Amino acid sequence: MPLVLYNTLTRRKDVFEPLNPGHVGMYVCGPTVYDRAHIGNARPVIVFDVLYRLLKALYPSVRYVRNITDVDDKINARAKDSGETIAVITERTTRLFHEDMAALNCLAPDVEPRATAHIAQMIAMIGRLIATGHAYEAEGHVLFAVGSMAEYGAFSGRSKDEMIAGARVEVAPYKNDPGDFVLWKPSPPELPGWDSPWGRGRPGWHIECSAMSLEHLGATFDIHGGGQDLVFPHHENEIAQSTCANGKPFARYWLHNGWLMVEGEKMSKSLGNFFTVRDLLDQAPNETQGGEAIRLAMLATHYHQPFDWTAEALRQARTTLDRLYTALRAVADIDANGYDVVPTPVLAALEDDLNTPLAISHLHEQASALNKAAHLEDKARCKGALLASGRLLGLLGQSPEAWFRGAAVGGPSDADIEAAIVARAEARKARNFAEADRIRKDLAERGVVLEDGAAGTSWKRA
RNA sequence: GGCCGGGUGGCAGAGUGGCUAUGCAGCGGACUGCAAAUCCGCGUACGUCGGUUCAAUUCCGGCCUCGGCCUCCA
Repeated sequence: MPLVLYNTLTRRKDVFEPLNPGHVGMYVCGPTVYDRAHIGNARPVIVFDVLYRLLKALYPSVRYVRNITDVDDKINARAKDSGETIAVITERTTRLFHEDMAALNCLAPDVEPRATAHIAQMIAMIGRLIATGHAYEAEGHVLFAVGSMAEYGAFSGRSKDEMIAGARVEVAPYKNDPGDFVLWKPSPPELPGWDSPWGRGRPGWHIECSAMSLEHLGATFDIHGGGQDLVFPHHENEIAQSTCANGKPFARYWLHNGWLMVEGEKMSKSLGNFFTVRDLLDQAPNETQGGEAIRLAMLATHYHQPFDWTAEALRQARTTLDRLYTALRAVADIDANGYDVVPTPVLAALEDDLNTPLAISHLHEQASALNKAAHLEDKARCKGALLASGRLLGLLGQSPEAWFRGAAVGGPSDADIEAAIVARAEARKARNFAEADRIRKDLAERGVVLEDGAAGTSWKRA
């Protein structure tokens, strides 16, 4: 069945057809590197990682571009406050961003352009906008003239009157129209700046994505993604800049993930409900569980819906993974090579506008089928299906033993646990159940759960 | 105020014009020395008021209500 995506441009689900058959181009707005990624930053990365995996499964060639914004007033402010240089801040933050996203099992994009490496392209694009009458220079600034574009506002569904009426900030005196936005602004000597036809300055926020998508994907490309909050003004302005500068249509399918809440409230530092990805990874019972649990929790809600991040949601994600890895652990010694086929229902769910919750429900059904499978062939088939489904979602990629045992975080060592299990087995053999239960209880209190099975006792850190 | 998206069983969360996911929690049973895990079974939900229909949780309209955006924000 065809891939269908909810397209903000048309406000309905559209059948996806790449511009060039067999080749897909996707651009997603990446981070501004001034601070560690919080869980809100993680959502689009995870969502579009699943889309990337799906596209790779469906098309022979996919080019995924996600930018790094490394010139921005927030970065400048951070440098001023901390005394560190801008380069130190952006390089470190970029590295930590990569680490955090890798921990969430997100694949690296094919191209990760940095804004500061594309200043020349931005200047060229601004020049074209001035030449075609879509931008003007005023007091060292270059501004996009929204009045020069009849369709401005159509994407985000607002009229110019509304935008003017809604303008909350004081309108800069050099603007011809209150809705005009900055393409280039002057930089004083102490701030990052580049020489340009309009003097030493730095780019506005929106122009970088227009310049970098053009450079790496061309004027017209398939998919542009980002958070819902970027629809206006960021994406509206990107469309204005790119279509006016290039004279061609811009992105064809626009996808936006919903906002993230925390325990029912908007996440903010002042409310004290602000979590970085690292905070949550550190809270996991072992170092192998955190990232995958966060990822599953995020995917358990459809990307278009608001997502309420709660401790309970994370706990449930971990329980779900316990269940799935339990099923896989029971067949750890069964070879599933040749059976790694994604079952149709899973593929169909994802092809229907990335319905990850439905896909996950199929994972559960596959785990049940695996638990019930009686014959070797059945087990291999079910295991292969579950693993292939998981891989498409970026889940279930580690060995069950790694999931359950992880690395000791303060608790008893693997050797201590094994020794206790031997001692308990002897007590059980001697029918000294009081002692056996005492050992089990003792381990439980130290975070280790024992499970007696037909093949002996297994354990996990929980 | 304008625009947009929601309100589903104890909880999370899909979906559908009639056959009413999935998981967690709960209850009963099997298995187990006891547990855990697993398996079997149980609980019949769709904000509200109208309309369309043989039939609506699903379509349409009003109302109530929650959330987001409206040039910092993923």
